[in-house]
Parts: sequence; C-alpha cells; structure tokens
Amino acid sequence: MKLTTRGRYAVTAMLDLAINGGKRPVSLADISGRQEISLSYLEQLFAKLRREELVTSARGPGGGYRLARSGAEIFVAEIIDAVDESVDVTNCQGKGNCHHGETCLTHHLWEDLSGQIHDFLSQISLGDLMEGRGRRGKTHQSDGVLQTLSLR
Amino acid sequence: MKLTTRGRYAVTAMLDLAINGGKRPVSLADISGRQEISLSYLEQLFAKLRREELVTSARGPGGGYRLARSGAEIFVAEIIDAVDESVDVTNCQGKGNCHHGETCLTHHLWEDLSGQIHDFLSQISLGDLMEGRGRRGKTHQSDGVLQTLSLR
DNA sequence: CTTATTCTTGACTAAAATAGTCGGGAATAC
DNA sequence: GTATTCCCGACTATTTTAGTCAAGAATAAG
Repeated sequence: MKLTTRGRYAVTAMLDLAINGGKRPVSLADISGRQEISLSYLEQLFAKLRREELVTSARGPGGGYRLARSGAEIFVAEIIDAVDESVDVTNCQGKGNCHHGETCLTHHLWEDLSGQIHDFLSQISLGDLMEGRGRRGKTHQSDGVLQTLSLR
Repeated sequence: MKLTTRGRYAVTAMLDLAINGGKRPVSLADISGRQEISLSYLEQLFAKLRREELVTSARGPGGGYRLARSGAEIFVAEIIDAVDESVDVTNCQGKGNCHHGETCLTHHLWEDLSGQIHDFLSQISLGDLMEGRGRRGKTHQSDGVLQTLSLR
C-alpha cells in the first residue's frame, strides 16, 4: 500500500464524480476544471479506473464517466489500488531465504502494517466520505470511530 | 499524510532498532547491513528522527542510536511525519476563497480521509507491531480489531 | 594521546516516479 | 457531418527518492 499524490488525485476525481454525477455522465474536462488536474493526466488515471471497472464511460457529446457502482459500494482502497500499482516490499520475495539477520522479520512487520492500512481504507466508501462520516461527522454513533479501536 | 517508500524505510529502521536495541545502542552500519538500506541514506533519515526526538545518539566506538522512548510509546504516524514532510493539499490554502466549483469540497473530504489515516497510524506503536498485534496476532481480543470499526 | 569508530553535516549526483504534453484516432449525439 | 468526448501511445519536464562523497567532531579504548 502506497499513498501518493496520484492516489489523492484519483480519490479526489472519484469524489467529484460521486458528487457531480447524477443521471448524466461527467466529462473529464469538467473534473479537470473543478479539481485543477490536467486533462491528459486525468485520462491516464481514468484509463486505469475503467480497467478496474470502477467507472463506466460514454463517448460523444454529453458523454463522460459514471461510477460503475453506487458511491456506497466503492471503497477508497480500490481506487488507490487501481492507479497506484503496489511495489513488492521484501527483498527475499517471500521465499524465506533470508535466514540470517532480522531482515525478513521487520519486512514482515511492515507488511502487516501495510495490510492494516489497506483493510482500513477498504472500509471507507465514497459514500461515507460524502455523508460526512469523516472525522467530524454524525456526532452520534460514527464519531469517535477511532476510539473504538482496541489496538492498544 | 503521505505513505512512501521513505516512510517505510524509516519505520523498518525503527523496528530494527526496537528489536535489536537493548542496553547497547545500535549503529547505523548494523541496520544498514540487516535491512539493506544504504548507510548514507539512513544517516539522512536518522538526522530527521533525531531532530524530532524519536531517537537519541551516542558517538564513538560502541555508539549508535537508541529509541528515545519505549517502543510502546512511539507511534508509526510520528515516524512517518518525521521523515516525510507532508504537502499542502488544497489550492486555496484554507482561505476559503474558492466559492465557485466543488474544489474546496472534495479537497476537504480528502483532508478528512487523510486525517483518519493519520489518526489510525497514531494508534499503532512499534511495540504493538512487535507484539504481533498486527493483522494476525493474539487471536483472542486484538484480532478482528478492524471488524469493530463502525464506520459503515 | 592516538586511533578507530561512529555520528553529523552539507553538497552533489543518479535513478525513478510523477505530472504533464502532444498528436492522432474512434465512437456517437445532435 | 460535425463537434464532442473518450481512447491510446509516445514523448518530455519536473520532482522526489535514493545514493554518493568528503570533511569534520565526539568519544571509547588501548
């Protein structure tokens, strides 16, 4: 799991799509204008998002992109995975051939953490973000989400 | 919040320090050997970690670095913040001067998400990782942590 | 006190990833 | 038919990452 500006652009663009996309598709030119991301760069990102079936496209005048599913069913981790091909972290390629030294141990620990972050982002949907279930939202039951974490 | 290979190196190195550092300090040469990170690159990273008071140093033979606090009191978010200076995300600098367009809205949503990730990583300590309270650990009470998330 | 070890610092360089450009093409609504 | 929009590949510039190098300061140990 990596979290770079490219992933941010993708999530931002998808959020824009979720917000501004009703019945009509949204053109990349629109997103480009609103989010100040270059059109051609968006094209590259959406090529990947389409390959992963997170969006559908329509050509021609009035065309553009739509979310392939509802915002409640599209998770942040999916978006980031789609555009940000993850790197292999270990230098033993999981072959377990580094018997000496702690190399594999710490790599393994990192992988665990990375997996946790991924799981975390797999539980946050575009819909959640839009509904303000971010940090300070719905003060009733979903605020304080992180306090319920029993990790420590 | 950003999550790049540099942050991974830093967390890995700190984990190595937590694992291999007992009474004696650990030299960067040792970490470099075990984790296969170039010595000079480690030097750069540890300069920042020291500035943020996450480690203490001792010069001379037998010298090296120590965790400034116990592993249970050093959190992943701190390490990443120390080495990975975060970028400003908005293009209105929070001045609230983009009245037209949804730019600020999506940027705000991203900031919320970014904050959530940060909070999440602020709750995982080096000690937690070492104790196997990662993904598959202590199957009794701390496994399934993520299931307790009530975000959705 | 000398020496080897280790941190400390800054400047520099190489490599990789990111972000953006360009030009042409295909589909399609009007 | 024509303007609009997605689609695709190649190319380039910029930034970040990773690594190198060289000089210096502190200090433990002989």
